[in-house]
Amino acid sequence: MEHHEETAATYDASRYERPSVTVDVVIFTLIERELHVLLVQRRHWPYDGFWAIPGGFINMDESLEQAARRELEEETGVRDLYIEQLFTFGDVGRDPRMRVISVAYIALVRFDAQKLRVSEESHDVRWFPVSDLPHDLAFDHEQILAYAISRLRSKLEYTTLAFQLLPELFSILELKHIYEQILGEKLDKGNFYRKIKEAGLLEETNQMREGRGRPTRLWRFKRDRAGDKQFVFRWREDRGDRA
Amino acid sequence: MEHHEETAATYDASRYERPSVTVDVVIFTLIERELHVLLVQRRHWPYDGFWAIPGGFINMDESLEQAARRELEEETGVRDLYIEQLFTFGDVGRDPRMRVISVAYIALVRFDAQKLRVSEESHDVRWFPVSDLPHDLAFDHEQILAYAISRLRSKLEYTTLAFQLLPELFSILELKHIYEQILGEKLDKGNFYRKIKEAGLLEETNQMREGRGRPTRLWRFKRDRAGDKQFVFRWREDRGDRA
DNA sequence: CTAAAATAGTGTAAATCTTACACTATTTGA
DNA sequence: TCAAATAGTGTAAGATTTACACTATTTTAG
Repeated sequence: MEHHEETAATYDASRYERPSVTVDVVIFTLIERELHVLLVQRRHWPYDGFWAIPGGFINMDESLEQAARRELEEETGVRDLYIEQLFTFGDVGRDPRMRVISVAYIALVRFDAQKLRVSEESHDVRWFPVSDLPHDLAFDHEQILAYAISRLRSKLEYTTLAFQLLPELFSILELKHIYEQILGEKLDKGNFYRKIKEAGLLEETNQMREGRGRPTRLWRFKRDRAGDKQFVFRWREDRGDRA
Repeated sequence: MEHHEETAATYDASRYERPSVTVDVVIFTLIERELHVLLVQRRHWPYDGFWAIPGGFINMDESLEQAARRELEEETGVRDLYIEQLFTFGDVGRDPRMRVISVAYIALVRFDAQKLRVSEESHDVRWFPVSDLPHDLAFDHEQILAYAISRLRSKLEYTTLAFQLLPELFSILELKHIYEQILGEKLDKGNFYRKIKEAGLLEETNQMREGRGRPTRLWRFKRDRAGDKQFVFRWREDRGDRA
């Protein structure tokens, strides 16, 4: 890496113009069985009144992921959740004020009906169903959002990520429903039961939940004995680590 | 996104300290049927004498990808090749001189025995086989490199990326060899023939190449009629877009 | 000149996985 | 008591993968 064109002796940081670096976090949740994303409505120039992905500057003493988690917590109050880096957007002119490099993250949270905090600088904060997003987003956020959704879909096929959206206990058909929401297609019930059970990542509980028809058994997501590491459930097929 | 904490009126860029942003490019090639990666040997503090991934500052008037392509061309003289964003590394303290955010890219080039340019600021530039890399790399470059290799492996399974490493004309067993090199495992000859042919991305030529045994037929990588877009060959199975 | 070695390429049966769909089970409510 | 609603199981046909044996065409060693 960096600047092997500069020696310690000759290096002078002030000679370089530097871009601003921000972190944007695309936050997904499941509300009433539908996939939603959190957007904030801007209150100032540029893009006054436009909806945007929440984000902000990084601090000099925090890592990118820490910045993303902080941003997320400021916005939703949520901590300790699933977050992963999506892509870094850095085209010239994407922000009219100055050169901005924006590291985008994806986060998944369990919906909590928590009150969303409307910051001083925004008109409003709101969950939008991904099937019904506002038309014009600020900056290049439309592109970022589209990419986030497509990444979420594809990662779902080979990771365990859907569980992040579920409560502690859930039924197998609820899990199937999440897959259908994110993938945007219907899955076969029998096949889903078979695969998810074979995968061995669910732990049966003896709790049931009653509803209109036959009561359903509740399951828990089994974690690795090591504690943190998660099993991988590949909905479609076998593969190695994916980026 | 960015700074909805700031209004146009109150915004003052100079109030913010800003990190430096660099682009690092992990450049792969195939030499004598083995996967290699390009490293430069540093000549100054910090990490004087250590091998490092080539990279440098971004200019204010170029996009991240443009910066990566420029960097690559400066380093190898290669243009118009496959390049893709890998990940952005931004931990505090990864560079002892200052806060540096580094956007890492992967590039694939056909080996050309071109003379590598040793810049003023490095002792040496060299291709290393991925099976025999130097032990200590500068900064966090060991981590970046390991991630690049793992990403390359997994992308190979669902993209057409291996063709970037081959000359215009090649035999099917040569292609298989690349897959084996990158995947690090042996593949079945018969199965490989079947799959690659079914995929329909190769164009038979009437040229043959002689060697020690039976001569082999040469093939060409078929491009989409649209010209640029490439077919996808999934070595292992069917999937959608992957990040 | 011939046979072995080397490399290229084809064929196929068994095992596995996927898909589609029918069936059974257990509850509520009319 | 039976229909509607939801949960859950079973399975046969088809598709794909895997492993491996076989055939083909050349060079090289003797």
